[in-house]
Amino acid sequence: MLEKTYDPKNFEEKIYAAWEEKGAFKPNMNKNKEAFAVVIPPPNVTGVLHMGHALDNTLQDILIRYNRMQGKNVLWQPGTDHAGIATQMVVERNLAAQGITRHDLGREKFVETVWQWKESCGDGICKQLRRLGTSCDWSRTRFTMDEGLSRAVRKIFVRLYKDGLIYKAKKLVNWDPKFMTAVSDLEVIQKEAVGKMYYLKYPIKGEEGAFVHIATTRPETMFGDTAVAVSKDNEKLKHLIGKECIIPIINKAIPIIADEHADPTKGTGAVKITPAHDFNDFEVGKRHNLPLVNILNPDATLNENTPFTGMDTQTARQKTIETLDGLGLMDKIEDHPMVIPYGDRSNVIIEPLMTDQWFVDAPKLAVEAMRVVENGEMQFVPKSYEKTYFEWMRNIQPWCISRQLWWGHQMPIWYGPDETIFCEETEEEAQASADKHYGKHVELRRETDVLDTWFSSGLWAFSTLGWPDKTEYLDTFYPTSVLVTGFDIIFFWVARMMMMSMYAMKKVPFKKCYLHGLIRDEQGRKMSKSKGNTVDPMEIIEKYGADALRFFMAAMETQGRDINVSESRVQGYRNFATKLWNSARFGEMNECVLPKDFDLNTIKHPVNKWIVAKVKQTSNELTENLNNFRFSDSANAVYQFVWGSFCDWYIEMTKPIFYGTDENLKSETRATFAWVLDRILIILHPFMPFVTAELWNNSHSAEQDIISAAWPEKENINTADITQIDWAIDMISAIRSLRAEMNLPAGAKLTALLQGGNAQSVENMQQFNDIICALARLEKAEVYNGEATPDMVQTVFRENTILIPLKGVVDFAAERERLQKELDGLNKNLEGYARKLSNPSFVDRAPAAVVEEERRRQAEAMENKAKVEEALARIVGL
RNA sequence: GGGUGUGUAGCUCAGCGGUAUGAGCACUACGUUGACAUCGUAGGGGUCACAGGUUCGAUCCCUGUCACACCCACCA
Repeated sequence: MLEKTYDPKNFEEKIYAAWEEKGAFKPNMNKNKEAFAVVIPPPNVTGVLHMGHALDNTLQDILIRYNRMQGKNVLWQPGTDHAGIATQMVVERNLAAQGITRHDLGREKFVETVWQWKESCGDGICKQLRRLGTSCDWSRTRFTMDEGLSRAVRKIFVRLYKDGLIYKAKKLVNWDPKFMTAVSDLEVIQKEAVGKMYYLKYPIKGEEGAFVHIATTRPETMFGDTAVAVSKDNEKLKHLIGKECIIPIINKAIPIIADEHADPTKGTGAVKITPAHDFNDFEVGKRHNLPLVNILNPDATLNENTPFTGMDTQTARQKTIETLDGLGLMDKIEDHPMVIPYGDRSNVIIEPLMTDQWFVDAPKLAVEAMRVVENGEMQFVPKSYEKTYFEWMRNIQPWCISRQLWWGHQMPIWYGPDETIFCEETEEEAQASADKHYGKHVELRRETDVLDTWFSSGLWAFSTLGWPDKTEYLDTFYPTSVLVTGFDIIFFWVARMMMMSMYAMKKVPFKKCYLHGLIRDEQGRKMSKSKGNTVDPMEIIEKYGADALRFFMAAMETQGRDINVSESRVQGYRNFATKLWNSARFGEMNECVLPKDFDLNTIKHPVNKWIVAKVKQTSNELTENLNNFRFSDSANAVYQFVWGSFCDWYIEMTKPIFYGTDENLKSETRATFAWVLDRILIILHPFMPFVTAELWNNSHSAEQDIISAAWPEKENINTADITQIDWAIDMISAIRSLRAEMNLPAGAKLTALLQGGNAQSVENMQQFNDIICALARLEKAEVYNGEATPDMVQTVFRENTILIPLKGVVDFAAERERLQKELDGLNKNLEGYARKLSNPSFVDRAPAAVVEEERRRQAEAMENKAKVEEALARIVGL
């Protein structure tokens, strides 16, 4: 027996545990079945489940369960990401609370600490994903730094290196002074701010009182200047080209050169060139063979090449302008709107810095990654993201993959005594290779840098399946079917996976990539801890159940749009689960059980035929929508059906049957009810796995698990099965509406007369008499051939008129008002029809069916108008 | 500077070349037999951002304008 109230806490966790226990999430490995695979976007080990995960994983689980129910060989590959910089940051922060830095511990000990931290809370997020109902094969859980995946990383690295696609170079890179590491372009966030523009004067060498005026936003970088550039087209300043000017304070002479980088319309027209600290200037420097002067230490304090050694940039800046001012070399300072680069993790200003780093030749790898999207081997959903992808790929820069961190994959690079590089998968191989190279045994030094965390996640689609070993899983599930992730990591991850997979596997990592939006707060603002507007999915689950949260996500997911979290809406979907629960209880109370050999073709009663046709229609719709990743359409279709058709109408219509005396009809209805409810549970299961399983288990044996129940095939529907009951529904609605508008007491037993009906109406009236009376609260409903009399109220219904005789006094004022309103509506419609139909172009050029429909509507409205006018006249006559 | 997306009911959003039977929440009135008050019935509420164009017909397609959001690049 079902509990009286729906309480997800009673069963959600229990059901999940049972599934996991019996291995229900494992692929069936049936060679004859189509494979369907999804790799999870690995959550960071630093994290707890947030709403973004809840969305992402709900969508994946819907697809996984849907495909599993179709009998496919389904794998959902789970795992977590070591998230290099993010995790190191968290652990360092924890240590800082105890007054320890990572340097106090030393590298080895620190990495050990991170591992401990990973072990102790790394699983937390997987537990939370379980709570959400995600049906991953947890027995296959991988971690980007586990042994197998690390082997994959080394193998790919070595291969790329030997192919010349990984190289070391001294280049200007984005330097994060907090973590003291290089970061990639993508990890730099440009923030708008009102900064200052400083106008300085550099004396011209050998010309007393002559200056070149320079505008800069970073005056402290002047100590790294190695030239001043002026455009050769700059009439005012070109005379300076070839002369030298003096960097004040350090009194260093630098050349004034001609370069098109100096835009005469910007700043003063003369621009200081600091090749070691500005990406544009670096290019200028290359063109003119300018020396590079580095003025920064790794922590972004000024170094000994400046007079302000040890000061941070802000202090040094202040000091610089004060000193310049004292020398009379400051023109002015203006407010200046600008964008300042920040580290996405560290949130400190990023400084361009010259360092030795390792790069992946991304432009080369991008070629194949673009080709397979162009030819449709990998399709973005929504398609519009293709453009974003191509745009980025076309302008891709070498990818800086080295990080001066401690947590991550240490690069498989060893240096010989003369700095010769040996790149091998293991130390032994490197040693052997070095010994051979030098002709004797030498001491090697391993590269200390680690890899960008996205390097290993780039391999995720195949490394998790066992690569580089040849495994059954790799054979079966690669390429995977679809990747589901947020559009915000299209460059970080999707693009890198495409490049790495095409390089390593020569095949796409996934055939489709579904990109969803971001989760925002109720007002549409981005969620952030600092704003304090985050919503904890676990709290929502605690309050409303995982099914409600999941259904919310599905119902809100429309392609290409962000989702605003709305608790009232989640509550609404919890109510939906309650509604479903109670409908099942209704079935239970009326002994609705599915007979073993039940044959749908034996159903005779139109009500039962109707609901069967409707549920088939719904499952067809669902299949279509799910195949096209139309989540909200799917969720809404099943919601509308369950609440609007099954509960509101079907259950109500079965009541007169169950309370009646026709035993054959009762038994047919019981069976139909049970069959339809089963079907509902099946098609709702991907969205609400828990409540559907709990209700299913109530009437099925343990061997028949809903998780592997067969998803319905596409079915043909006899529309005639639907239209007849729709007639009754419309009739009932018309009567209810009339009653409400005339303020007829709900308890009053009334008679409804159907006037002017055709043969079909007459038949319907007879066939559905019980139902119409029960649902419209009537004593009787009959066909009527007489005239309307003043003690009747009336409403038009299709080609008929419904009359209700009132035993008491008709409230004529109310009736007149109501009829007038009805008439106004009809008149408005008629105007529209007349306008259209009197337009010859419309009649000539619109499709015949449209014109015909318009005529039909006009005719119907005219008839109805006549009836209403007649009724009005009758009242006025009184 | 380049690009993308969004402007539809009080709110959050679906939808669509042929009367917006739009959805949920909110709102109003009324609640009747036994699934459900986490409910039921009925109802109010919209010149579909603005201006042009294409079309027999535009909320939908095209162009432009305005507003908001986001992405990329850069600003001495």
